[in-house]
Parts: sequence; structure tokens; C-alpha cells
Amino acid sequence: MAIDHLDGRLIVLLAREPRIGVLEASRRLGVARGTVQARLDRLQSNGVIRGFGPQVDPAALGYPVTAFATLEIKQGQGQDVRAHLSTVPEVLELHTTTGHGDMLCRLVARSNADLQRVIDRVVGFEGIVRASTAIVMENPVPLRIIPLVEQAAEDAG
Amino acid sequence: MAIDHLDGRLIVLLAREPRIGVLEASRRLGVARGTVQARLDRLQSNGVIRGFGPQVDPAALGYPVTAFATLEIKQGQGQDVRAHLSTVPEVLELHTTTGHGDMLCRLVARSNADLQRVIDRVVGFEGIVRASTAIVMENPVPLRIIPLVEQAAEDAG
DNA sequence: CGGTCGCTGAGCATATTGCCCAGTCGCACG
DNA sequence: CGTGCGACTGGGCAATATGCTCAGCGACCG
Repeated sequence: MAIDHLDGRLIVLLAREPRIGVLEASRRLGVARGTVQARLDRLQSNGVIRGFGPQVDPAALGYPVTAFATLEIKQGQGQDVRAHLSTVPEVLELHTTTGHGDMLCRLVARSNADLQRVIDRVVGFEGIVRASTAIVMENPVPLRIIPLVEQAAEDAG
Repeated sequence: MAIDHLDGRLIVLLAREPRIGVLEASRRLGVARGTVQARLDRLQSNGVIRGFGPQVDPAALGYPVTAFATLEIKQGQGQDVRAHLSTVPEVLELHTTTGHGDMLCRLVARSNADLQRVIDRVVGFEGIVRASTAIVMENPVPLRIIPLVEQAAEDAG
């Protein structure tokens, strides 16, 4: 669960240059190939590295509009709402939260007009009392993990 | 920018089994290796596939608490606030939005108590008028892209 | 009709992988 | 203090994948 400095360097290296293989990574890090193999295996079985799936840009797919919707759910309808939302392709992510709303979801759409269709589909479900949507204008900090990995590596030595 | 059915199958295949190479992918898809190579190159230069970086789980790194903070910014302080937030490792993502708040950011922390420290650091900056935080309890739909890719592939043929 | 484009199937040299081994080092434990 | 364990090293090996090239073929378009 805790990662050391070498783990941190490995993850950062892979994040920056994903195409390099184990051999090249071992050269960059100055350690033996077997070490990199072992570390990678451990990080993956630990769950620290969940996988190396392709990072797809919804905008390039034709969905340039992103929005966050805060949903208020009728008591006891949580399960149904989750099932409903998971069937909507434009729902990229769904969380249940504390605070004003009960759920927060990330949506994408083909345009602002299309966003209306998506929202209608999202909230067109009994159990959702109210929805409040915030459209994303800019994304100054795209989803990132490197700083946190470096932090974790330092904390652990 | 638009993807066809083969592109869609390729992306979905890579998302499900990232470790397979070009050759294995061509076998699974029933097309020639060169075709897969060409499609992959095109998808990457298109920006549809941004890369194959490791997907790191913050929880496994020791940051099991996720929260979303809505920030209200003093007029004209946007740039400074962005720069400030980008220096905080626990800020995984930052968006500027329409609606009640001006910005929405995703935070992680080592515990609920640690979240207080993170929030203090985030809002401890002149220019941030008010912050409202929602702690994530469950994540019924983790960040996903496959359904959207399938949708896009069908739309385009 | 000619030209272009995408896909196929193949070949080839090179690089990488997965797997094995013996040897070294640091360290905790008895 | 000695022992055993775990991690890392450096090497070797067969099998596999890669990057690259090529000719052929069918579809489409001007």
C-alpha cells in the first residue's frame, strides 16, 4: 500500500512515457530488468496501478461539452437511480456524496443543445427530485496523478 | 474525429485488456496487423487516444477519501487561484464552471481529518471567497469511457 | 479509365518478453 | 553472532513482438 521512491519514479516514468517497455524503463531507472518487473507486478496486484487502458478524450470523440450535475434523490431510490444512470453512456462518472445533493455525476454532450437531451435523459426518472447542472468552461488542471504519486513516494521514503 | 466500428472495437478491446499488443489485437479483431497499427496511429494523432498511462488508484496510495469542492472566486483572481491549486498535489482536477460556484475541484485526502488540512490549504489563499465541499461516499460508476465509445462508434457507422 | 486510399498477407532484422539461474547485499530473528 | 530471508543484480535462453518494407487487391471518385 505504501510506495517507496523507486515505485514513485517508475509510476511517474510510465505516466510520462507510457510507450516504453520494462526493459527501457529499467535502463532509465538504472536498475535491473527483473526489479522493474517485480515492482510493476507488485504495484498491479496491490491495486496501486489499476491498468494501462487507453485514455480517451471525449472531446475528440465528438463530445466537447462537459458538465457536472448535482442530483437530489428521493429517499430509498438510490439503487434504482444508480442503475438508471449507469445505462446512460454520457454519464462518465457517478458519486454519492454528502452535502446539499445526494449524487454528483459527470456528463458529456455533443453540444450545449445536446446537453439538454442528456440531462433530460438523466433526470427523466422517478426518484430524482432535483438536478442542478454546472457546465465546464475550462479545465485548468486536467485529471492528474503525478504530483500525488511524488508526494506519496516522499512520505514513504 | 469520428470513429468507425473497427476503431470502436479496438478501443474497447484495449480498454478491457490493455496488456495485449498490436499483434494480439489484430488477431482478436480479425484484421491485419498493419491495419491495427494504422488505426492506432490515427487515433493517437487525432487525439482520440491521449495515451496509455498507468491508471493509479489514489485509495491504494493511501488517499482513500475523495471530495469535490465548489469554489467561489473573487473577481479577477482566477489565474492566481489556478496557479495556487495546481501546486496542491491533492487537487487531482480543476474545472471552471457556470452556475453557483466558479470552480469545481476534485480532492483526495488520507482521512477525513486530513481532508481538513487539504481544504485549509486549498482555501488558504486570498481570492477564494467561499468553498463548499461534498465528500464522496460511494462511487457507483467509476470513470468510464467504453459506453461512450460504443455510442460514438454506432453513430458513425 | 486512371489514380488514390485502405486493407491484406508476407518477409525480415532487431528488440523485447517471459523465464530461468547463481551470486551479492542488507536485515531481522533466533 | 550466525542463519535465513527477501530484494536486487547480471547474465543467458527460446519465443515472441515490433518496425519496416513490399506487392497485390478491391472500392471509390473524379
